[in-house]
Amino acid sequence: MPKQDKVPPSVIGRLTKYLTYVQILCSDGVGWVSSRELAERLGLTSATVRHDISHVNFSGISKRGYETEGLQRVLAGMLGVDTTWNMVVVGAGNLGCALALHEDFGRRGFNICGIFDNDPGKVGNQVGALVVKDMRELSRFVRARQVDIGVIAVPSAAAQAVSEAFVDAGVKGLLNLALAHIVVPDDICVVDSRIVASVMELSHALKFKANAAN
Amino acid sequence: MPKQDKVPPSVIGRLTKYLTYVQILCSDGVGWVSSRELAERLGLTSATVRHDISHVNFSGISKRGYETEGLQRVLAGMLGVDTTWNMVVVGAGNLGCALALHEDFGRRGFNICGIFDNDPGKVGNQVGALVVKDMRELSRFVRARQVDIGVIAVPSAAAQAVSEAFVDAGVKGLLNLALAHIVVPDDICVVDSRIVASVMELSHALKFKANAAN
DNA sequence: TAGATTGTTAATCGATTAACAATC
DNA sequence: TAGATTGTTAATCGATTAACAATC
Repeated sequence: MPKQDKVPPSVIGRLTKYLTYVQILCSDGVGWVSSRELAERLGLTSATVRHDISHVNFSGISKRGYETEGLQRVLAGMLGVDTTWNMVVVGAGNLGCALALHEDFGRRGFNICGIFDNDPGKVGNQVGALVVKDMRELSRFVRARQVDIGVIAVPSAAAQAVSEAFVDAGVKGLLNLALAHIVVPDDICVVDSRIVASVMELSHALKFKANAAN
Repeated sequence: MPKQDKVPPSVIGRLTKYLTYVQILCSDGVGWVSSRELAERLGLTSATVRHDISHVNFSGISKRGYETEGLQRVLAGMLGVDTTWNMVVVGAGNLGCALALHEDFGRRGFNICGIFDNDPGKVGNQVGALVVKDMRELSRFVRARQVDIGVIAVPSAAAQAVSEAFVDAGVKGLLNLALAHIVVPDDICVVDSRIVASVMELSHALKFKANAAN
């Protein structure tokens, strides 16, 4: 595999959209897609699409566009969707359990192999094929199973402590679902998916629109 | 209320972080916070913090910083967290139900007043205080209850159709949790919270790091 | 061939950061 | 007062878009 140049985060965010859409085209048997069609379907300009795809080791063909199977393969490789990653969820509340049961993950190589909580009332509960384990077992489990990604699905107040437990255990990638920002060492990757914050962004937009209308 | 100028989306995203952190300070009884402290706790520079807060109708004081109660109040107003919003979830799978049961929403003025599905096997199920309703009742319900925000918690393949159902019913703000991009009219606000896409971004980062290390 | 579409460069646009006068 | 911190301007940095030659 050739060593990739660093791709800007803004581009990576859109690559997930291209992959998702191209996978649909492939399963529909569509062989080719143009930058114009991708742009229209994903709310972008065709210049942005071509520019983004230039970061990827893949060439289109004039007049035809991009071959969907090939583009899918190279995007999947770039996004690591062609390998298996071991994930662990901390927090066996509604959201944590929902993620552990979410089929979309396993289907794409994201193997949720454990769920943990520090509430004795939850430890031992069955969640799909998993049993909720005690937080005190997290570190040993992470090392034994070579966990790559930790999911933080606890209330805001506990998020920082959970992230530190993950980091201490050697996890290099964290998905933060809590509202709170978490602080981690430089070599740890964090991606936020703060749902309540997203709803706040929506309520701002709605409020602003109502305000502008007067 | 003075008419606000448009605030860039990148700033809005950070305002949710300031609000979250300032709320903690307030409940801890801390009266003042500096741009430097906010920056350190939220992974930003102090220049960015001051610049962001300049978009908000609130002044700090030299040598002391920002008064936490006041800053909290004005941020809450800006983000619409000082009013009640009616929300409806479509998709009574694991994720949809988890959101309907999530206490963080109600606590912040986001009132989830309905959950819908088109699967007859799910219609009628109890989810907390709610009963899953049939999709065919969505439109009438949205109008009767003046629903502001629709949450799309269905598989990718159904996301576009659900967004159209929401738009037809008159919902102006959509939270999209599906992996697929949705296309909506200009006057509709969409915020994405695509968890599986976030995990792909993580797996890219981890793969890139492993690759760069060789 | 003629026309459509890519890949790439340069221009534009917006966001972040540095710097510093004002001020508490 | 002296020192710390804001608010704001200007500079830098990065991301998006327009334009067009290359090419299939």
